Amino acid sequence: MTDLRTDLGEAVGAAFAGAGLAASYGRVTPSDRPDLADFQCNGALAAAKAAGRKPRDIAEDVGARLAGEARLQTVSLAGPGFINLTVSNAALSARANEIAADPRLGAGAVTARRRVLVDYGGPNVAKEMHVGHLRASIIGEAIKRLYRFRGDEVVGDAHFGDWGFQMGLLISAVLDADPMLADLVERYESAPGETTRAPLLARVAQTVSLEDLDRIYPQASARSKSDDAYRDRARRATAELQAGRAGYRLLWRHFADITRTALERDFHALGVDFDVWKGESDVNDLLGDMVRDLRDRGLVVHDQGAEIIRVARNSDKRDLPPLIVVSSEGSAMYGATDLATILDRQRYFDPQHVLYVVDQRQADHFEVVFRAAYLAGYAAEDALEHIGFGTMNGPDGKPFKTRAGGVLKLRDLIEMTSAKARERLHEAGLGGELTPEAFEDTALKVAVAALKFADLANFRGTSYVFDLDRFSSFEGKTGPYLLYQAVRVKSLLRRATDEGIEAGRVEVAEPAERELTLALDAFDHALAEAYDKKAPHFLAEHAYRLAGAFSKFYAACPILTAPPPVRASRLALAAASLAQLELALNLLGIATPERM
RNA sequence: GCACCCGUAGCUCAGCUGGAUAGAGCGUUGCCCUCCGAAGGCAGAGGUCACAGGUUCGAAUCCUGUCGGGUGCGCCA
Repeated sequence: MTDLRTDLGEAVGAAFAGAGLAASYGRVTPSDRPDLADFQCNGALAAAKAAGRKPRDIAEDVGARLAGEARLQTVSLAGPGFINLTVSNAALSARANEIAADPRLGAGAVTARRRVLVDYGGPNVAKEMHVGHLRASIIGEAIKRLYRFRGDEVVGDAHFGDWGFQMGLLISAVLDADPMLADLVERYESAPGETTRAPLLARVAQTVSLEDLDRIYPQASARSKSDDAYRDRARRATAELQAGRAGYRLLWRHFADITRTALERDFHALGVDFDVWKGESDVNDLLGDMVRDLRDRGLVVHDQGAEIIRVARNSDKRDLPPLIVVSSEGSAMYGATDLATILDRQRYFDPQHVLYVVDQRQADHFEVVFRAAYLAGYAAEDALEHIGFGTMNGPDGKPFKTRAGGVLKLRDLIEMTSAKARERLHEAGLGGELTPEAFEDTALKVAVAALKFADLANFRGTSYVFDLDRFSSFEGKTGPYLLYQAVRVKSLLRRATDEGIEAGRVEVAEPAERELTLALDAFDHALAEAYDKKAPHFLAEHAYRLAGAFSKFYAACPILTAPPPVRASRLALAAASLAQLELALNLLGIATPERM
């Protein structure tokens, strides 16, 4: 099943071919002048030069060849050679019925299924998530869902930051604070076994909670910056952990586990769910062999005490730094971890494509890592792609900060937004009939929709200004507005069910029905663009347009009060619109409540 | 210093491989609820697309330069 745009493009392409011109000139786009037509083709203008003919002549020739096209009500020419196409009501009706009956609501799929890994989110142990994680999570989740829906085999990886210096800091801080725990660590290490392991685990579970980690880490981190001895001890602990010190491994496991549990809960509330939680620790064992391999093949060279891979090319306009594999102090750098992660992924998933949804500021870093991976043969050329995004800024246009100047915690941001959603729901007198639990659930859905839609409505590459009042508004181009539209249709459908009214065949007649059907038809193209460009805003834009077209239809065309055949048709159109809107929102990671 | 990204309505942002009158939302002016959720719909005002050149039948879009903003440039991730 294809959309009208593609269908018509083929018909017009055939007409160009019939006129002795390339079929590719037949590309059809939605009309820039909806007052004149539904679709247009500008191919005659583009073809004119190469063909040595006047654009208007070509347009006339092509237009004449489209005379027999049943789906078109009219073909008209305008200006220097625009071919304007107006679709017949019959063709629109057929398309509307097709979409209504389609489980995929008119969406196509990729022809060649690929294995795609999406690396996004990037939470860390003990470091609370902040607004920077928000965009990575929102955009990554949308891209993951979009790719999966389009038919690829997709794995979303949280790429858990569980292996860095912060682990050594935590371990030494926790041991300092609890001598008994330190004692249990020593006992376990001197006589490893269940009898020494159990009390250690019990103690750490009892004395170290996530709240403790959240409190301890910032303190320890601050102290390590001023206290050299403290820092060195933490570094040593980090190295010992990574080398496999048994007691430390147990502590680390506990820290990672409780963090992950809490993170998963927070992510889930945001509508973000990862398929795998591979961490930097998972590639620790690969690092040694990888470094040896790189040395053996002469890919790494010694420079200024470090071991590096040079990736700069003569054709480069900019100076790319090398990839530092081993630092002058002998430890593996994050570039090395990233490289090893590529190897690890090759083993367990063998992705044909890897998308790194990470802040645009790391573009150079990924370029370096990717080149190193290609040089080493760890990934096929062009298999790795950095999907960069801009920052979420404050009113001053700079990356968002709290009033105190600190980084805003993600949890606080969500709570702030939820509070605003509750306030707005109350103001509007909505949700009064809901139980307190259902009200909370709705408020959270509204908050998530507000945050996500505001983020996804902009092209991911650009930064945007955070404006809670604007995002949370029920009016305008916002998440809550889209939820409102969806809920309004749900309410209508419930009422129809109650009154025993059934949907039937769609017969498009009114202008608003035509517009709505054209909006429904545009779904597949929006998906394809969002997919090709890894840019969810095309889908967000579609959802908004669809909601707008529905709203217009709703205002112009009475549904339940219309005569039975018209009523059945409009009800079907409304149901299809709701289904597609909910699907589009779902792909953006936005859930729709039943009532609000 | 070098490189990359950006500069579109009062504000926040779209603008698909160059094509008709540059689009949305907010704000603003006016109109529409005995009628399915008005959190809505309809109509209007508002733009030298930073600036200057160039390519083209045609440029917000491509090229060059200038100005302005952001970001990144070897051992943190």
